Amino acid sequence: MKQPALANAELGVMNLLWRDDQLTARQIRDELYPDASKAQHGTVQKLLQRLEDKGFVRRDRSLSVHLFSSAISRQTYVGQQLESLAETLTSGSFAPLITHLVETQKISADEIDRIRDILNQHERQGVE
Amino acid sequence: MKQPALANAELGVMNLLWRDDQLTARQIRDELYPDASKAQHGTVQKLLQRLEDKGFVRRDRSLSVHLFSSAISRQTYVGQQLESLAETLTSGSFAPLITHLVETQKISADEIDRIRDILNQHERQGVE
DNA sequence: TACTATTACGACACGTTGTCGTTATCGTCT
DNA sequence: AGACGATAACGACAACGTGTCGTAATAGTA
Repeated sequence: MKQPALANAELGVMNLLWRDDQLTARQIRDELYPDASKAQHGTVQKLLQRLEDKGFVRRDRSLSVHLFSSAISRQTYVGQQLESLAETLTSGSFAPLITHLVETQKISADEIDRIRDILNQHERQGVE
Repeated sequence: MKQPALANAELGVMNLLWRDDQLTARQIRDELYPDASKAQHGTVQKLLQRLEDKGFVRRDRSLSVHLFSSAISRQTYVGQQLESLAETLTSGSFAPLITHLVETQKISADEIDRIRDILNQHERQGVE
């Protein structure tokens, strides 16, 4: 079950759900469309429905006012996207991606330190 | 001048250009559509034209048969995509991406070593 | 029961992508 | 020069995803 990428508006919804854990469609609309011309109700419902179809959102129907929550963590989504990128562009290997980032200095020295820590810590846990 | 992402067929063309440095439309068609029903000539031309419009492909018009080459290296494109991913998902910071990759063991121990080397080497060059 | 808010469903416009057909242009062969 | 074959140029098209909205159905409430 391949997860497709998220479009802009969909990502907007997911960002809210990643932040707030559980929201009603109403709350989402209020944040996404503060001017609330009322028509957008359908828009948000449609977004949520498609997100649900794609497996990104869980819908709690037990109440008449549905509660929505993310079915996939931001971390997981990020990983999927990275994987898909590596798959498409470098036959599944990540080192080239990071190599380029480092060489073009798109990563700050600060981040490099943090990443090095991550790598070291991982090694110490014994990945074999 | 933001570079948009490449679609599938477009990526197919770019992969050839990244491999071969310079190709004619004819050569590209022969590789992309080996059955060569002849109609695809226009398809490839269209792809090349759009790729040129997007700034991914350079076209040498000096000869009547144009020569096409990539205007952007695969490395650069990879970097752009990574950057865009980081921008969209982690407010521009890369460490979270890599953290996730390491933690979910999507990166092999071998790759981790290679990445660590890259980081170390970079530091030694003095990034300040 | 009447009113309000929410859900459900379908329609629509828009942009992108991949495909193709047609016409113009260029080089070459006789 | 004339004709032929290959290429370039241009436009049209269907399919698809996305974001938007309108309308009908439904549930809860005064």
